[in-house]
Amino acid sequence: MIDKKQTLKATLSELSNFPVFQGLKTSEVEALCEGGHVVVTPHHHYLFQHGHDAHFFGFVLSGAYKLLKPSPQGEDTIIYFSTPGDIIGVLVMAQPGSQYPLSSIAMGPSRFLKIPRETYLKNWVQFPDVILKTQSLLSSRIRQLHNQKVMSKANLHSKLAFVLIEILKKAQDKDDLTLPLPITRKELADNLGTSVESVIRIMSEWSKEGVLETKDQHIKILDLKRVMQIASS
Amino acid sequence: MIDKKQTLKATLSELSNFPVFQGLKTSEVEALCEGGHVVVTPHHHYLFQHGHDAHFFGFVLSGAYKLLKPSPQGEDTIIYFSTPGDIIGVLVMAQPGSQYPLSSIAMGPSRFLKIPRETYLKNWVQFPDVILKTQSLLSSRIRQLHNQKVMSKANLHSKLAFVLIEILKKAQDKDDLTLPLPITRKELADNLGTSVESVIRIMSEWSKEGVLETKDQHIKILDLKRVMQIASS
DNA sequence: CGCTCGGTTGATGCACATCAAAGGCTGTGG
DNA sequence: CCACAGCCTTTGATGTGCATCAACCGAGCG
Repeated sequence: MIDKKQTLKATLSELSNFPVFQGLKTSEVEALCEGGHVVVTPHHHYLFQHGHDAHFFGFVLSGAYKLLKPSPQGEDTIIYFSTPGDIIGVLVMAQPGSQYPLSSIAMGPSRFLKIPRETYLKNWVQFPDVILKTQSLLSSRIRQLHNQKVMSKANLHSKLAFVLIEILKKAQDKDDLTLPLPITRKELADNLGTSVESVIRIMSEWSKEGVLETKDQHIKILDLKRVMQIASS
Repeated sequence: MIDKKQTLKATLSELSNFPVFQGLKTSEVEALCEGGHVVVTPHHHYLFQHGHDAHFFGFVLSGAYKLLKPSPQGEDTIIYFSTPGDIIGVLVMAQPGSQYPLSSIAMGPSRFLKIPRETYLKNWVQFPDVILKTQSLLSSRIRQLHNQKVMSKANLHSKLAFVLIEILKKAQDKDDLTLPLPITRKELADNLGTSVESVIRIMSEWSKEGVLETKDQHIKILDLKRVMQIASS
């Protein structure tokens, strides 16, 4: 991992767009990011690892990270794809002296604002409004997990269509139907708990039918209505 | 639903055992429960319903509730089994004017302490310590969802063994290996996203082998080591 | 007494995992 | 600069875990 310290000021403008910080003064945002600095992680590099002591949390600034948890059999399951604006690691800040429950790996070169745990315990708790907004973020993460659990009875076609939509929803630009991160079929399989081959079979079927296209690990939805219909059938 | 108002004092002793309230003065606990009252829900009755306005959250005092979410196909998926000490509905308190994302149904006669939303927004946010403990509770809920997601590649035997252990962990009495709630095979199936028949087949197999026994919807683990071994194989 | 609800068992079929083999593309080191 | 390893993708052949359908039993209950 490459540690490239920047002045926080440079990133303040990025931060002010994030929902958690809406309506706060610059001085308040600075307090909430006290001791923070930006790190750049190249493709495939770890941001933090499952089981290591949780010293920091923070925001995804650009790029993307996959959050994964090793299964007892050694295979990794991808729990979540985090994109710019997402907070990572807050859950674990509340508990004293605990370890990260997940690992975090960059999908393509990515930037992350690391904020030390002490800042959370000292400053974040002082802003009821920020706490509530943070809980809203957590709440939507939980809801996504709930939705995926509900899909567990559906067939693979529906599940796959569903995650594609979930990922697409996180895109900033609502007009572009390209998924906002480079993603392999293996990663989709690891997220769905299925095999690569099955994902490939379904997706090449869809490519032939003109439902979507893949260009250099970037998936573009061509027929959104169709995908949504498959997801809920 | 039967609304049976009790004096809060009667339940204060129950509350002081809950981890969220550890180390607080009685007056503080009273502030956190301001406007609260106890409701008794008979078997199969709703505590609240998916989609209805979220006016309250609260604590399970006795019995149990299943939290479920209707799937697009009309089938209900059970997301979580909540037992005494659990907080239900906090996630949704943070967002203004929102609806319950899940329904909650009593499994056997149960008691619940309803606390109005205003109390959360007004009083809870004032106690940084309580906020952190609440987040710890949420965090363990999220972790359970993560663990289940990791199990998605495992076979049904492992998954079933796993949920049995998860439920058993929530029991207060650590020496008794009986699950702390009455549960049908259908409910286990709805939680696992599988069919009743499959659950039955596996469990009667285990009964014959002396791994567990069922008496009147109460499941008792006889060979815990075996169950744990199955869960992680 | 008929009803519903929970549990059980067997027969059949399909969706998906698994195994195998092969081609393209990227980066790395001799 | 070429060879080789490793990753991503693809396609086909084969097997199986589990869903689905169907039928039946016992217990509780109005």
